[in-house]
Amino acid sequence: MKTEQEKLDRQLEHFRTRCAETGLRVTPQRLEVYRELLRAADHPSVDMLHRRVRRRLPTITPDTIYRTLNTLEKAGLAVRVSAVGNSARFEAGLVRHHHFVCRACGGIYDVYSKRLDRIHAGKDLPAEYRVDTVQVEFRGICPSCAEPHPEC
Amino acid sequence: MKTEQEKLDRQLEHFRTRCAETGLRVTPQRLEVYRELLRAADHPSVDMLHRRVRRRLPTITPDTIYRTLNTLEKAGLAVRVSAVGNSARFEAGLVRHHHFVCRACGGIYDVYSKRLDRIHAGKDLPAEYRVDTVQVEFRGICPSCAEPHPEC
DNA sequence: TTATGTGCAAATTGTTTGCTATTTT
DNA sequence: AAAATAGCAAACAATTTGCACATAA
Repeated sequence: MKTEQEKLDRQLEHFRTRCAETGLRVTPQRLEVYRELLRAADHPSVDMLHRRVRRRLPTITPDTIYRTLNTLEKAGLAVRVSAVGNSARFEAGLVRHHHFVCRACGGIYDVYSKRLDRIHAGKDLPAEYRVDTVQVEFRGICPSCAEPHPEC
Repeated sequence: MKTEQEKLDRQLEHFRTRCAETGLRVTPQRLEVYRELLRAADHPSVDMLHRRVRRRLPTITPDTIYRTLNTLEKAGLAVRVSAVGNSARFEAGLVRHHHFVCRACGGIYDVYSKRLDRIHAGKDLPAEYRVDTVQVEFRGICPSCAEPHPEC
């Protein structure tokens, strides 16, 4: 059985490896931001991360957190949750459906599927969580962006 | 067989009914924003909607679009797509998982499930769409917010 | 008539960027 | 030593809000 310390060490090792592969420098700021991400279970925002990391690195600024997160995201070390681009998007939402989001152009395409509509939480979520809607989100590259000419 | 015109009429009728139920006034601005939402297939942003609605209501401003969308959302006439609150949220993303989002407090909870992991696009999406990730998003009310004391 | 909603301007908040000094490699 | 990066300030972008006039009910 592995201790928590061993687990953390393995994760930080992975961090260093990935940085080396991507040609990224291992700076104290990046290390601390990543460490907080590993520790956090609440999907922190930039502001939340800034407050936490500042305890160890008092001089760190929000813009460094922004830059660091964008960098980590590109390196596959952080995942941006539930946000397409930087502005909200809307629909009339009359018929139940799902979404495909292109990570190149930010386009959102509707996916209609009885099969996907039938998906439910079942035992995967404690009964106390009252589920109102279930949505499947596919992410990838849309046909236009996949074409040789990147004129999406 | 129903004509497009009949369909639109039915949808606008639904709009009026819902407004009456919610005690909302049917203003030209709201009508046009809703009409554009019905017509749009591309999940427009506030800016996109503003440009389109302005063709019919030249004096309308972006802040009216913002207010209108928030109002329509509360009335269940519009759906905000892929955004939790107004700032990006992050995670280390080491293990594949899904999310439950509380629409009261904005909290994000991880859901681990082999069953959900196995979901794929199949024939529901044209083969030209290259899918990289599949994620299920549950939305509803978390246990803390469901409690009588709303101290979430 | 009256409460609600719009338009305008200004304030807030979230995010990015240019520059210089600093630091990792 | 060289290239990448952090911190600072300032720019930029998205969204919200206070207020006076306009308008749907």
